[in-house]
Amino acid sequence: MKHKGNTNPPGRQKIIEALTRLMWTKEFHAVTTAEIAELAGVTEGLIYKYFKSKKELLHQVLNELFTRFNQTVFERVAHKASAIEKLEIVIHSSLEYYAANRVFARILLLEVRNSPDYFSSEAYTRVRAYAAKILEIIQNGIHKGELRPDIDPLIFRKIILGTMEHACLGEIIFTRELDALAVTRHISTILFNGAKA
Amino acid sequence: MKHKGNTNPPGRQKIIEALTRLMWTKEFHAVTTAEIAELAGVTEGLIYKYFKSKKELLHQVLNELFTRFNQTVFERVAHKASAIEKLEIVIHSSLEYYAANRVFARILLLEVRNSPDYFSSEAYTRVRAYAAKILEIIQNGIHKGELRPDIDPLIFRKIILGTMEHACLGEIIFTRELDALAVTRHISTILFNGAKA
DNA sequence: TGTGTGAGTAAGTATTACTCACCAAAACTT
DNA sequence: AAGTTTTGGTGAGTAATACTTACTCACACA
Repeated sequence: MKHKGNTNPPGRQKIIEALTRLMWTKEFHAVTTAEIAELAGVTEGLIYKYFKSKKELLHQVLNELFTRFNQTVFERVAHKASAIEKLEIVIHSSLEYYAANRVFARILLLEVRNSPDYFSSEAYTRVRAYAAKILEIIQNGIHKGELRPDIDPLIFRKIILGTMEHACLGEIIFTRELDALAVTRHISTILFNGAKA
Repeated sequence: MKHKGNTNPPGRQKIIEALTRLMWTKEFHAVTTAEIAELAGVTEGLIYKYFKSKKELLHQVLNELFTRFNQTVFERVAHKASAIEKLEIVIHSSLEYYAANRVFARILLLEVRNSPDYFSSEAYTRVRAYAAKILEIIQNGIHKGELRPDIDPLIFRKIILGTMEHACLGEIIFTRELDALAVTRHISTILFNGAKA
């Protein structure tokens, strides 16, 4: 029997939820398929009906979480007018979402990027949509004269993405509190005004 | 028999070199202990004489690579006078080293951070020494009036670290060329002068 | 009534990280 | 020099675990 992938049966969703819950306390590799199946209340075999590997399951979990993440961010960005405000909102929303959804952050920042097949997953297309939105804001900001014309938009995007990630990495790894707003303000000051005295 | 760890027998070094070589083409998880042993010309059992797990072996590989990395960076930084120049040298050296040593970069950025025991490894103390040096430069720069007094040194460090990492991440993952100097210049412009027009 | 299909099960198998008992020889002790 | 300990290394296991395969049941619907 072949699964066509256009339905979402209860078993499938239970499996996704089970892995998500287990990753609250354990890293991905430390979670076994047996555990996932047990918590989901299904058999191990069913996992491989819906997902072709344990890793693909992880990617699908990320895909679901990232879909919601993108909705949040895109919707919030639309309310702001200036490029700088938009970027500040992106940073703030992202940090807030990371802080509130640790499993999401851990999967995205720590678990998936080492495997090549992630980059052909659906989850990664979500990431690219997110990144594309940031690039669009930057390019628009340059065009409108809000941002310096001599900055490379692609590199500025990398700076923003890297900054966001690293700004919460320690907090994510060691499960510490994160003051998203305060950190956003500091980042914003440096990135837009520069660190030079 | 107990291994005291203060010697460095040929077998141990061969194992480290074998994993390093294998990771040129494969991600860590795709490398098997059998492969490592075969390439090193030793038996699988010997791996577990010197390393208490496959992961600890990875941490030791990183430790060796990071030790050399730190030597390079520290030595170069010492030659510069101003804080900004020092930071530029840190960024440039790091990017250059990442570009030249892809396995090192992949291990550091993609492979180790998901496991808790990494953070009590010797390799991580090397990372902390590197990070401490950056913090010291920033604090000194603020003290001397080169950098703005209102920036948070810890957050500025995160920005620098995150920026560096993300600036080469795509190139590392997809093994593309990286123009370390050009990227460093762009980063430097934005971080020190700001992106605002 | 019969057939095809989606959802799920149960019992495997194969891989692979890791262990354990043992060995040979170098390096201390006395 | 004899005895003892330590070091570097082997090789045959074992346990765990990701994944497979053959099967069943319910039910839509023609």
